[in-house]
Amino acid sequence: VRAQHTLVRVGELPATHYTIRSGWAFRYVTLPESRRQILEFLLPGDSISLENLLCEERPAAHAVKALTALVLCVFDPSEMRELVRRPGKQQETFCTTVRNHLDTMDRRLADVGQRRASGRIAQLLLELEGRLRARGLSEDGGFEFPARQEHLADALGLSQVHVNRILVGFRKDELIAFGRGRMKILNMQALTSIALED
Amino acid sequence: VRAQHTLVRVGELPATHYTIRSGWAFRYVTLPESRRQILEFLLPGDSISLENLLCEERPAAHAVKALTALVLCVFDPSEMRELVRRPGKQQETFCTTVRNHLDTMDRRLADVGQRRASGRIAQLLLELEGRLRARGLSEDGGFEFPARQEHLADALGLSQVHVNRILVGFRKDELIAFGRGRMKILNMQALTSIALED
DNA sequence: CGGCCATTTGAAGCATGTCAAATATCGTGG
DNA sequence: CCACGATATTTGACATGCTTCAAATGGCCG
Repeated sequence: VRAQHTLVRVGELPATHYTIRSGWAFRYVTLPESRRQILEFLLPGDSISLENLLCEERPAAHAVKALTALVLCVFDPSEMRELVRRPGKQQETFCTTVRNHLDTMDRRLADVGQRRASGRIAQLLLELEGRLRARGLSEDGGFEFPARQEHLADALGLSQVHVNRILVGFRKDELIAFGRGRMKILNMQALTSIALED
Repeated sequence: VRAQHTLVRVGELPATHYTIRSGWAFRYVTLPESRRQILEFLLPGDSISLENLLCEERPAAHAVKALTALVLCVFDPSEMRELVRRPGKQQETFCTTVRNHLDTMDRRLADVGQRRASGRIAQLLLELEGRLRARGLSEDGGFEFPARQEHLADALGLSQVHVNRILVGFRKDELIAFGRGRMKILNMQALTSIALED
C-alpha cells in the first residue's frame, strides 16, 4: 500500500490480519482539537493489530496509518485466531508477543509521564534503533528514518518545534546525526545516560 | 494484607495469582531520581498481574503495592494458565480482559501525552467512578477514595501541588466534593466535558 | 527554475514545577 | 476523651520547560 494510506480506522471491525514486510506505519488515536497521540511505531516484522486475535468482532479503538509505502503479509484472522486458541508453539509465541507489548506500553507511559523532553526523545531513538537492529535494519547505529519530527512530537506528547530544538541540540553535541530520511546514533552511551537520567 | 505492603517487586518471578476482593492497590514503576509512574489503580474485582498468565517464568517489569488493607483471593497460577490455554469460556473471558486492558493503556497514554492537567484529572476521576459503579461501589457519584493527591500526581505525570490546585478548583466550581477518604462527583456532565475538551 | 513541504530559529506567553511554609486531618498513647 | 506528633492538604511566590505564533531557511520534485 502507499504512504499515508489508512489501514485501520477507529470503530472498524477487523477483516484481515497483516504483518509488515517493509516500511513503517504507526498506530494512533485522535483527540478533540485534532490532537493526535501516536501509540506505537510499527516496523518491518511487526504485526498490525495483534489485539484482534484476542477477541473477535470487536471494533478497533485506534487507527493505523502507513508512514511510508508498505509491503504487507496478509493472513486470515479466523485461522490465526484458531492457531492462538489451542496450546502449542504458536500460542506460546503469541502470548510472549502480547506480554512484550504490555511491558512496552507500560514503559512508554512511564516515559511520557515522568521524563523531560530530552529523555523521551533519547529513549525513543534508542528503542527504534534496538528494534531495527534486531531485524538487521540498523548498521553501526545508522538506519532509515522516514518519520518526520511531527511524528516524534505526536508520539512523545511534545510540540514539533520543541522536538526540533532538542534534536538540533543532540546533533550539536554529536550524539546523533540525521537528515534526508536517515538517523544515526553516534554516541550510544551518552544518549543512553540522557535517556535514563531525565 | 496490610496497607503499604508490596505484593509484586520488579524482577520477581510470580508465585501466586491474586484477585482483589476489597481495597485498592496500584501497579507502578520507578525511574531514576526516585520518580514514580503509577500505571494503573487496582480496584476490587481486578486481577493483580494478569500478564503472568500469558507466559510463565517471566520476571515482572513493574511492582504492585497495596494502597489500603486488602483482602485477596489466591489462585494457583499454573492451574489458571492451563484454563486459559485451552479454548472455552474462561479463555474468552481472559482474552476479553486482556483486550480491555490494552485499550485502557492506550487511552491512558493518550491522556498523559495530549491532555492538560485538568483534563487528565477529570478523566481519571470519571474512569475510577465508572469502574467502581460497575461493581456497585459507587452510589450517586460518591465513593470511597483512599488515594492521596500524591498518587493521582504519580499516575498522571503531574506534581502533587498542581493536582491539588486543580482539585480545589473543581471543588470551587462544585464539580466534585472530596475529603476524609471519600470522593463525590457532583456534576458529571461538566466534568465529562472538561475531560473531553482538554 | 519554481513551488511545496519540512526543518530551523526567534520571541513571547503560559502551564506546570519547585520550594517553602501554614493549616488541616489522622492515628495513637496517655 | 483529649493532646500530641506525624502525615496530608492547602496556599503563596517564583522559576522554567514547553508551547505557540511567526517567519526564515533549506531540500526535493516536477
